Amino acid sequence: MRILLIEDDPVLGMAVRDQIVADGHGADWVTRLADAAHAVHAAAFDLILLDLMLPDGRGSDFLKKLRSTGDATPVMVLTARDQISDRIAALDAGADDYLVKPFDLFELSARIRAVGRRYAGNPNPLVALGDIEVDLSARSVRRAGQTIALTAREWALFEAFVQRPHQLMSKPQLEERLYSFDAEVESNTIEVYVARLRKKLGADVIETVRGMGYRLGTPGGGA
Amino acid sequence: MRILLIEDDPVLGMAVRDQIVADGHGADWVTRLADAAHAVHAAAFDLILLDLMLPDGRGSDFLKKLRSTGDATPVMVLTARDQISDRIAALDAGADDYLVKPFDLFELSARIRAVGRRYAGNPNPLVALGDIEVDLSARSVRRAGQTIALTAREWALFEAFVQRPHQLMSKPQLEERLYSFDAEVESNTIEVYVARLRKKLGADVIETVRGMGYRLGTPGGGA
DNA sequence: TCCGGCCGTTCAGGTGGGTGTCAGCTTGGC
DNA sequence: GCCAAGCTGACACCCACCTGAACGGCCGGA
Repeated sequence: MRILLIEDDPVLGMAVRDQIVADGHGADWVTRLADAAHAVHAAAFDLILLDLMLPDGRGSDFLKKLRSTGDATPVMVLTARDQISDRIAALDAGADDYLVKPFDLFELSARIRAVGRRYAGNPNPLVALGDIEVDLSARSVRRAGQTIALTAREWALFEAFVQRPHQLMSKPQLEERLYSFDAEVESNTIEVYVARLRKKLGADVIETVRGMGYRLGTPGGGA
Repeated sequence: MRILLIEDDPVLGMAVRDQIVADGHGADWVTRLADAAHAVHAAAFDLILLDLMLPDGRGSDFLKKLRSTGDATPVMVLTARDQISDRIAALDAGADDYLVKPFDLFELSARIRAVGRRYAGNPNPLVALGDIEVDLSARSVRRAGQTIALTAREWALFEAFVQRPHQLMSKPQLEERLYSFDAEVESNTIEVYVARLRKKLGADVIETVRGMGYRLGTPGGGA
């Protein structure tokens, strides 16, 4: 799972992040709501851990805004023991769970696993790119209503782009993503798979930036 | 990535430096804070590994001073197990991560990769220069809302200016940055690329200081 | 066990855009 | 007005990239 941690306390934040990584998940850690907004815009997360008191605003407001955009990512709120009213506000705003500080890290792991189980059986938000629909949990892609079959490698590559829409990714980065960063690949595998994705999904799905890498394109012309 | 290692222990320093190089990154190794200050002044790093106990001062003071100049380079602190108070001081001073000695070199590699991913995948604060927006992680530049495509070399040069806004940079300095400091370039390449950037981004992005070098300008007149 | 299809990977040939170089021109200092 | 430093348009080369094809391994079915 990929988890976004929004927490301004450096000590707690680091501890939680390390625990997440130790549990085998991916962790992105930000300390301000502005950065968090950026992050959810740039990538798809499976879970968001949200502190309520942040330097640039209240977590519940962030959550409310997130829900209003139709984003259904599970959110677990981290609260201090005395912030009861805030906690209720968070639940009302659409939080899925909460954890009272100070909490045990094992407790955290257990809750995250629980979310994972719940999440696995749930319908996933569809990611839309022009006339392309992507279902990250079902691993299916449709263009103009037509479901398109992708092989394992093709999907792995495509997913890397979808998860960070505006990001430029170099070939070494993509190789590290497709092959568990030890297996050396000494050929133009990435180029070939980019070509195959373009053939299946349309030439405009992936944009080449010469000398630097690739980036998700704008199918259909829209943002 | 280019990494600055600040560590006075010769054995550990050498081991860490070799590991960094083995991981495919560039490593600069200094043993004193005075040299470190020199290094960050002279070049831009993607990551700084900082020992806290150094012969000529405390690492946390160095870090605090670095942050006060607006430098946001990720810093990973290397600490002994018992320097808890120093560790907290370092985090407060703006460290992004820490590693407790003695640490495994594989652990070090993993953390460095994590920094790379975080750096690459994270919402980077957009740098604003008048009406120009720069996203260092996405490698995108927009002027007045219009995204402008830069080639690899153009970006490399522009990035050099953006990363140190008020600094004057001589042509040899810039050449060293664009070409990995051995390849001799015997022509006016820098002048040519400065011209290309000006044509794409506007004549006022880069300012010429006759006989000395170039400096980031003040597009739009502001700041 | 053999066969056939599918997937992943590699290779070679072709192409276009980026890059570096140069020559001539402009600008600024004295 | 002279000279040095910087600017700019043009151009040829080269390499990053694209693409079609072929090879080998894996797996399921006969």
